[in-house]
Amino acid sequence: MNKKMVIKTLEKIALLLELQGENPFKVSAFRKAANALELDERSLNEIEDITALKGIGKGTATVIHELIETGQSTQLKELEEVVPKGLIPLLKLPGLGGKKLAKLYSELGIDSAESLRAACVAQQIRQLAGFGPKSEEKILKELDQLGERSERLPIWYLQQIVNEINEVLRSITEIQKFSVAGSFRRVSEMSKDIDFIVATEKPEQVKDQLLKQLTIKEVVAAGDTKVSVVLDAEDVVNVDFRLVTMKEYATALHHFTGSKDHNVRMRQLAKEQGKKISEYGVEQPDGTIMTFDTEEDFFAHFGLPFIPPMVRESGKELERVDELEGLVSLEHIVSDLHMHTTWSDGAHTVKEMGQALIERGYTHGVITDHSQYLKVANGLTPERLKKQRLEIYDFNEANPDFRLFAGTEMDILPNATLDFDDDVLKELDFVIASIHSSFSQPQEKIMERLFTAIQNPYVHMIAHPTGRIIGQREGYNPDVPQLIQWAAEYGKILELNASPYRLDLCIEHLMMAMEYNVPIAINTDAHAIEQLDVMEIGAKYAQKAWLKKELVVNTWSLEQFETFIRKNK
DNA sequence: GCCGTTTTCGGCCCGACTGTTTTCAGTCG
Repeated sequence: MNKKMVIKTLEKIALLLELQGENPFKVSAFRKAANALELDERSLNEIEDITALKGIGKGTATVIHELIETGQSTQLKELEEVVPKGLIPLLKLPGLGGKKLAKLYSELGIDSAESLRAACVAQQIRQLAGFGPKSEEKILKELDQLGERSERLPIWYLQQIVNEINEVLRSITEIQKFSVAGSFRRVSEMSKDIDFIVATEKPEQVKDQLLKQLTIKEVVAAGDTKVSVVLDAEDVVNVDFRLVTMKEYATALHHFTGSKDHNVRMRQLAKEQGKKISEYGVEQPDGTIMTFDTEEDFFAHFGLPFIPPMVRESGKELERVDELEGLVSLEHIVSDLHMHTTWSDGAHTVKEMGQALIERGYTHGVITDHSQYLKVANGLTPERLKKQRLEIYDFNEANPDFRLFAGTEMDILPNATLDFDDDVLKELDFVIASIHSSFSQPQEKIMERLFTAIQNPYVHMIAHPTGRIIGQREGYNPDVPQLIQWAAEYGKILELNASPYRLDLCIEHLMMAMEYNVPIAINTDAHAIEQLDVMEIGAKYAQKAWLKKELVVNTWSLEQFETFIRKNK
């Protein structure tokens, strides 16, 4: 029995205990134990004393040991015997938790969506204490929607929704300040809802305006401090607005940015200092509530530097604050090494893209249009590539304080050869190799293709190494750890593609690349000027992976970059 | 169920909202 399965079993036990209406702390103890295992980097064999892990005690250790030895859990078996399977999906219904479901089961024998619906229709539920006619109505409505709503939505979709909401919030004059919070602010790949913190002296008016201006499918809650709605968009999405005063803004923003584990850790720390954190401020030992102008001040109050939202995850970031200063951030970025122009499938000319890079304060950049194989994208032949280079030279002459390099995003072909000969490649300043075709080949073949590119002396970088689109397609499933080892061995750059559709490599692989000291380039892959701005998302995502500045190629000076790209020539 | 150098018992993050209640339980984040 491997660690993943042990974790799953512990979570399953928690779920079933919840459905028994068990003490919530007992339930969360099992979840915490699962979490402790997950956070520990060692395998089960490597952990000598499992109870030494915080959150694992006698009870959960017994379960874990039994699982390791027999592959089964007596406790799980017993629970499965008494808790009907059909109750598990019902936990997803908003408004129904373990206690209520336990009651519905014990009092009315409800053990499935069908029997729940029947009991609602027969008006049996309103007879139970704690339930009423509205409960029946709500359950019926939620039952109809069960399975319709997607659990989590990808960052690229939510970004559009956030932009639209930002517009609405900007238009409401009673709002003094606002910000998105929650996992979206932490730059999670997927989020299940969007949170906003809104500072205002007139919550009533703001509430009315929000309900009026947003395209709402359903109002979930509308109180004095919280407005929760389901937006009517292509994919429906839950949005919560927290209405607070300016004084409370910083602590509220911190609180609702989370993560949950980060907040738990912060609260523990506060407690050690005799203080108490809530979304409205920090209660001091003498009972007074202290508020802060900024999140920086809030952290400083606890003797901590500002912890960026992106790294507020497990709570362990509180022990790693020394490393924060060395992390890459948008201010360090001086170049963008992957973009397209009208020569292939981009919307703007070489000159326009170059100018846009200058306006972003960069010192250099690379034009990397598609290669000839990609006909749908008007990929460049060697002849057109040569012509394009002249345009790039012209641009450099006109802009002596900036440097535009001539590059390509060359396809790695399905037969594991490259789209350009070495003669063509050696004329270029910077060569990106990437896969845009035959995603479904066996992993072996995909790796053969990648290896061809890796060992070519003129290739500098592999772009979007897995080809994934977040929440939509898996990509071509390369053996990334192997690719990382090759990159280290052959001195190649791997890309963090900053497009919110891709964010490729992912966090886990970025961390692995860092262990091998593989240089990472955060690139926008822009097909239009506006898309150069996704660099911000890329830089934030890199922070989430704790990526160090030195390892990020776009932070290198023009001289450093030139030295690197010339070394094989 | 887990945890502890003020604790081996009594907390466990804590507050808002809803729907059920006449003061609160359950759910949620």
